[in-house]
Amino acid sequence: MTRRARAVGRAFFDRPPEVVAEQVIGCELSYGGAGGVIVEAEAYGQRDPASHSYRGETGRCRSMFGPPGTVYVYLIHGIHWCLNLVTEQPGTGAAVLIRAIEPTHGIDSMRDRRGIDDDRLLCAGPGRLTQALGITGDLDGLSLVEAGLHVGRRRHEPEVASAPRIGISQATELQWRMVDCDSRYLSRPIPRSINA
DNA sequence: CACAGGATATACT
DNA sequence: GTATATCCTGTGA
Repeated sequence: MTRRARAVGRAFFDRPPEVVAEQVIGCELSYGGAGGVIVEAEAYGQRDPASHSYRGETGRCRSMFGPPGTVYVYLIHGIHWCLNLVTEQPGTGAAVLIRAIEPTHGIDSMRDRRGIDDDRLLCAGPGRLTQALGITGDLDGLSLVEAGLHVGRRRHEPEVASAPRIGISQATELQWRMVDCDSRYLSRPIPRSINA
């Protein structure tokens, strides 16, 4: 069994979301004894039409305006929870969506919650990841520590590529989807046209 | 590969 | 009231 990675520093999230999204690739994410290595994340920024925060603070996205390191969880399509981590500064309304992890521990419990065996599909997608870890809207608005979420430092420097974000209809020109190009646990492959 | 069904909160008219 | 949403899965071609 591998030792748990030391947590990222306190200032880790005090940077623009596209920087944090890149830096978080390769970091360990754990919750309730299960987790893995983050292999895919997306940035959502302040003046970003694709961001929930774009039109200011509303009921749903209120926690996006909290301090860096705040957890923003919301329900999409009535079925799936999506996990975001707030970045930059209080009131900025920036966050990073965690889209996929490579499962490394607590795999049995994640298989149980997902109802599948294929490790490759266990946490490959924002909804799949939260289902596997048992994350729900209960964590919305809490800090990482309060939520019981652990983000550990990189053990190795991954090769990161950027690509257009998934599932959005605005600001599609921004390449704010960050992936570990060597990972086979992505929610979707990166477009052929993108070079690492 | 394409497609639709699932199920709900939120935001906007 | 209506449309849309940072999705996933099963089905059928």
